[in-house]
Amino acid sequence: MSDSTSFFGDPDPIFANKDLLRVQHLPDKDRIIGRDEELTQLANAIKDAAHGRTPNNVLVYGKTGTGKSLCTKYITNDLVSSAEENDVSVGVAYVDCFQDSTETQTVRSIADSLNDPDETDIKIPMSGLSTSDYYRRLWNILEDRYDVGLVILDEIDKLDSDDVLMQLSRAAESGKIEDSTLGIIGISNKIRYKETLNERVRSSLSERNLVFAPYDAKQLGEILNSRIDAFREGVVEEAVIPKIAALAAREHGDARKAIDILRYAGESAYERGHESVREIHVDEAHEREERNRLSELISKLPSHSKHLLNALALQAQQHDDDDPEIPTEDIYSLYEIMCKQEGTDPLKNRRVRDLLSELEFLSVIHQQHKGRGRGRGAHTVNQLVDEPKLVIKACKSA
DNA sequence: CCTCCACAGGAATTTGCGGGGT
DNA sequence: ACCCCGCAAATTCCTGTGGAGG
Repeated sequence: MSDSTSFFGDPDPIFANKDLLRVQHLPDKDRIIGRDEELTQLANAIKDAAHGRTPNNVLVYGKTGTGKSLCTKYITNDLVSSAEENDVSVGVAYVDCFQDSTETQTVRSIADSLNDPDETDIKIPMSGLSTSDYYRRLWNILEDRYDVGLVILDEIDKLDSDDVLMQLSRAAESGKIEDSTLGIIGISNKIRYKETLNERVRSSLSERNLVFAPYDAKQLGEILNSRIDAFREGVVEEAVIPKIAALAAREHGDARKAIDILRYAGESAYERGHESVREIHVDEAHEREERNRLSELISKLPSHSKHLLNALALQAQQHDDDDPEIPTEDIYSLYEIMCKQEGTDPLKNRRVRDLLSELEFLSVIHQQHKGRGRGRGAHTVNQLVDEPKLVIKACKSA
């Protein structure tokens, strides 16, 4: 601690408005840096909606932290207000397909965010309806409230079926909705995503394609500078922002991570009781950012997946071997023991294999098929992608 | 190069949940 | 109040298979 005697009373010596460094924070237009080209293209693609006509469907590509979601949210907000001036009502539904990955969940989520139960007298329950019921309600809501519906599907590549896309893209032509119309904006970080779609959906979904390039050091610097107001005047030393920008540009060009690092740097300066943010804080912040990414991912996992990961990490630690391959059956037996100690009953073997392959899909672990020779069967071995220590820590805290 | 079998993973089935309809 | 439905998660059932040892 510093020599300050008060824990809450004194004003924060480092931060003036920390909210500016939250990822969710949606900046004004003049704070969106280096995406003018992309914003114009996006606006052009969907501008028809402002006049009540059907907008183009768009696919937006780009690595994480390149401003895809941010720009899409900004431009759709803008569209809603300029449509209002023309007496056109536009409804925007934002869906994170990582969370709502099944067809039913996606439709439900779209319907829910476009709905206003007081106005439409339509209720959208969390579950209990058939998928087609959700669709029916969605169409009714659209006709009731909006001239144009815009559906933003973030992380669209995480969808486990094309059916939603199919339904949405032909809603208008098949006469499900008559007075309203619908546009889709798909956001993906896999450039090859389009190739995995069937022909019918592909052509209608990708009427326009946009690619967001990673930010370079100069742009990252500007982005960070635009949020400098989060700090008290003069506490961030000059070298700090260029250093973070260079670091982030070299590694990934991810603005979200760059902002996280800046925030962590501020926090670590605060914790040490320093009155300015210096270069040494950046190095700490960088490490902290990497650790946090993993624990955030793990904390969103279902509890049984966490236990499995924990079991795998513990066994990996037993081996002196670096990056040991652990057979599934070993993970399972340790997992069983852990569950019994904790008083929850363990899942069966088959389910566990499914959960493990989900973890592989999330690239938290790596799996490999191996045979064991005559009369000894074949099995799968599992490896952690990250350090066992980090994983165990993340499992505990979650 | 063939063989042999424990585990992999697809398919069918059950369970639990949160709703409608009557 | 009751029964019935669809979905997701979990379980049961069962065929397919990788690859070291013969």
